[in-house]
This record gives sequence, C-alpha cells and structure tokens, in this order.
Amino acid sequence: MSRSGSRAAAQPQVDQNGRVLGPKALQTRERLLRATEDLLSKRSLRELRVVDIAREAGTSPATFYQYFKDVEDAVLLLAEQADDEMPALVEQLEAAWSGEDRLERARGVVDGFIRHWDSHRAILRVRNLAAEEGDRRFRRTRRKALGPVLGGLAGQIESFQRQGKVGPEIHPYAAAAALAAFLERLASYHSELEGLGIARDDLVDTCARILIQTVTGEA
Amino acid sequence: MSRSGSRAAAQPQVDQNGRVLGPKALQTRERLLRATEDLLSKRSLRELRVVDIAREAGTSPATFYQYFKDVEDAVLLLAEQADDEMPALVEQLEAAWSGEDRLERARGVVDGFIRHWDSHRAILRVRNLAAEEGDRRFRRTRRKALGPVLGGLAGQIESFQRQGKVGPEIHPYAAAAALAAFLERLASYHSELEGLGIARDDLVDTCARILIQTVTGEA
DNA sequence: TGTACATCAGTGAACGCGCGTTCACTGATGTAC
DNA sequence: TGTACATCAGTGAACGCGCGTTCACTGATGTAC
Repeated sequence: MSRSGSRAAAQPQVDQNGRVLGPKALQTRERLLRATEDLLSKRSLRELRVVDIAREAGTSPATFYQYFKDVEDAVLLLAEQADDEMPALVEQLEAAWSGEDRLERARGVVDGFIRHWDSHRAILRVRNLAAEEGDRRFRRTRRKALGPVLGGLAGQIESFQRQGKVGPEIHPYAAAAALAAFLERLASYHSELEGLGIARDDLVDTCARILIQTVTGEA
Repeated sequence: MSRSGSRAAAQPQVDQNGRVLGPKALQTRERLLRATEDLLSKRSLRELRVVDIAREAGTSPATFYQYFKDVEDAVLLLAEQADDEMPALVEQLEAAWSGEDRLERARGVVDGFIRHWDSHRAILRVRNLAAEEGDRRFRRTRRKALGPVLGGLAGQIESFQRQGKVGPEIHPYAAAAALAAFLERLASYHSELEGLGIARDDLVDTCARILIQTVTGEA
C-alpha cells in the first residue's frame, strides 16, 4: 500500500509499470522530483507543466510518465517526503515544557516549525490547499504529519490540567488543535509579517510565550 | 483606481471595453460571479474553466469576457467583496475585552471569524493561496481585510500592557499577528477538526479563552 | 401614438495554440557461458 | 576474455483534445420627434 520514501526497510521503488528501479532510474526520478519542487516555488501548481518539469530535470516528458501518473502524483510524493520530517519536531515538543529553559525550548519549537516551512514552503502550501479542497491523499499525509503534534500538545495540556495549572474548562484537544493551527499558519505567513515590520525574533519569542502560557497555564 | 464593489458612492461599473453597465448587464455580471463562487466550492481553481462558469450562469463564454479579463479577474473581485465584510468583525473585536461578558464576546469574535470563512471558504482559500504565491492584487485585498484586525488586537494588547497586566516582553504587534494567524487558520480548518471529533462549541470556547488570555493577560 | 434609429446585451461558431499523453524505437548496461 | 542476448533507461515525434479567446452578427430595449 505504502509508497513512501523514508520508511525503514522500504519496499523497492517501482515505476508506473511496476518495474523495479535501478540506481540510475532512481537518480532520474529524484531529479524530476527536485525539478517539480523548484518550479513550484516559482509558479503556482496551476501553471506547472509536465513539459517544463521534464526540461528542468534535463529529460523528456515521456520519462516523467515513466515515474509518475501525473503532476499531482509527483507533488503528493514530495508532500509525503516533507511530512516525514515531522517526527523530529514532535520530539522537541514533548520535552519542552518543564525546567528552567522552557522558554528557550519553546522558542526552539516555534523556530523548528518556521524552518520546516521555510524549506518546504511551496510543497506544504500545495499540500494544504489540496487537503482543504478535500483530496484524500493529501489529507492523509497532512494528518499523518500533524496528528502527533496534536497528540503531543494535548497530552501536555492534559497533564498541566491534572496539576491544576490549566483550567478545567479548557478542552485539551481543542486547545492543541488551536495551537497547531496557529503554529502552522504562523510558519506559512511569517515572511509577510516580517515585511510588515515585525522582526522575526520578536515573532518567535512572542509566539513561544503564547505557547507556554496556553500549554502550562503560566507565563 | 478602485474597482471595488461596496464602496459608498461607487464609480459606475464598466465592462472590459469601458462601457457603463446598465441594470441588466449588472445582473448578468452578478450571475457570473455567483457561478464562479459556486464552482470554486466544488473544484479547484486549477480546474475552473471559463466555459463552465458561463454555462453555470446560463450564458456564453463570450459574455464572460465582456465583464472579466479572465478567471483570476473574477476571483479577485469576489475576494474583494468578501474582504469588504471584515469591518463588521473588527467592530466586535474592539469592544470585546472589558466587562463581565467578555468571554461571551470573545466567543462572538471567534464565531464571527468562523462564520465568515464558512460563507466564503472557497474564495478566501484561493485568495490566501494567491497572496502567498506572491500575487500583489490578492496580497493587497488580504492586507486591507486583515490589517485592521491586526491593528485592533495590537491596540488592545498594548493597553493591557500599559495596565501592567500583560508582560513587557510581549511584542503587541507580533502577538496580534499570531492571534490573527491563529483565528484565520482555525476558521479555515475547523471542519476538519470537527471531523476529528472536536466539537465546535469546545473549539470556539477554548479559542475564545486563549484569545482573552493572550490579549488581557488573565484567564 | 407610431416610426426610425441608436445603444445595450448577448451569442454561435470557429480558430488555433498549448499541453498531456503515448508509441515505437534507440542506446546503454548487465549477465551467461 | 569474448560474444550473444536480456533487461534497463530514456526519448523523438506525433496525435488530438480541450480550452481560451475573438469576431461578426442578432435581437432587445430605449429614445427622439
């Protein structure tokens, strides 16, 4: 079922006809993916042409179709690759709420989110759009990436709630969802805010504080 | 310069050749806009065809081009119309932070955002995408809509800061931006969360509390 | 009140480009003996 | 070590559809006298 990239002991990669890919083929496929990503950061999905991807990758359209069903297919794969990076972020998130240096660590979380978006902006944007338009495959990879974030945050909030530090009227999962939404939007949007004269450090710092405040109930 | 819809004492509307539109023409144009909006909630901008819009509006493609330069042009107009609804929301926002019933009112703000998105989901989605892709016109209308929200929130935060209720390390504008990002993402995303089993009331309530907490510094 | 003309609004039908997609083929690399 | 054959990887060139866009035209509505 899975077609994913970086799973351990991955199934051998196959092309559109089910043939196993040799090393050279894998390289070409990778070049096509990079080309897709590159172009997507310069123009919209709407304007993305198979021919251009092929040219950018130094190959021909026919080759593209050897590896992908269509443009969406390639984009989905890229989205899955990007989403596979999330676990590292989630780890930070789970250790971030106690101890002296929690502000520092919360900043790390916010910063991690922003970095993640900065390196996959185009893909994540398209992924979210497709997910919101209702495409199942994009919804799925999105949920796979964000689910653990929700879970992690909700767990933390719940535990602070049990300590009586967060009010009982807060719904942990709802709050977690709100925070995740917040982090994501922020990350996708920060450069526009910086254009408005809000310095990045202020943004990160302020967001880290909001995060701590909401999760732990104290400033 | 302005081409906007609901400005007071608007310039007379004109078609692509600069001819003033009579009442019948205005109706047709309106039908085309509605058709565009409708279709956009069923499929992506990528799949939106002039021919389909025309058919949906019960007219011909040639007519479409009498009123709009292209599909984007129509979509931009719709985005401007949607963004013209923001001022009402901003008003709620400015009166929402003192008094007994502030939780109730904060809920109203959150709910207002969600409703706004619910009635213009497709358009606002496309607007944001286009803005993030760097399209100036979409950026502009987006900023016009969200700017006052930022300003309003920042003003409130600043005043609570002066009262010593919000810590001085919070950057009012950054916090306002974070909250605006949060509200917007939440509004665009809530139905997915509800699908995950988070009840809408819980979501609204929890978000209202986060809002109050962050703006006023107290729960 | 009727006729002539002007403007408004809308469209059928066609043109032609751009693009997705495929097919039949070539050349490169690996393997058996 | 050399030859024959199998598989891998890639592509040129064409086909044809779908769609954006326009043009020359028709019919409807308004206005002058």
